[in-house]
Amino acid sequence: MTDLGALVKRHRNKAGLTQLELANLAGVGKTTIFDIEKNKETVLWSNILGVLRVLNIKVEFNSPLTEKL
Amino acid sequence: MTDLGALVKRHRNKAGLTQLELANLAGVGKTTIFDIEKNKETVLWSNILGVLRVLNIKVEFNSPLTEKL
DNA sequence: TCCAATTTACCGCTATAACGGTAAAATTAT
DNA sequence: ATAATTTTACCGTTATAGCGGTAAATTGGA
Repeated sequence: MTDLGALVKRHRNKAGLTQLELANLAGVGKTTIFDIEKNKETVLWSNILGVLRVLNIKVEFNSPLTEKL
Repeated sequence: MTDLGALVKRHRNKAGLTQLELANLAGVGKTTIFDIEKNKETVLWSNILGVLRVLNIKVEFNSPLTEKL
């Protein structure tokens, strides 16, 4: 998986949002945005999902087993 | 994104693991596996990553912006 | 059917993530 | 260069996720 922190930061900048603005839109604290962009993994999945939703980023899971469907 | 809970369960079964065994392999508690398979989003990202690593599942993030790279 | 294994559910306790406040770096604009 | 904005960092408090123990449901096999 590619660097999620950088991905979020790039999308946030493209959208012209500050960390604080994104935090408010996603319904999380500013610290959480900072942590996500710094690739801290001790973050709630729900908070990541909230951020990805605002930035219109989709998540996909893949494996050898997944292919056969 | 497709139902992560079902995905984990399917992979776990294919690997012949019980929830408890997967929990131990992933270094999380049994409750966490249960929660993930029940699609509870109040789970730590680090714990999800641990489980996905054991099951050899990759994560991918996509967006309109991602395409252009 | 009956038994064993597994899953689901609930419970305290503990550990720690989330949060907002603050302030110091760093970045950007004027 | 300096002012304004933004990011980084740290902190104390609060909320809650994680955990193992236990027990009840559920599943699967003999």
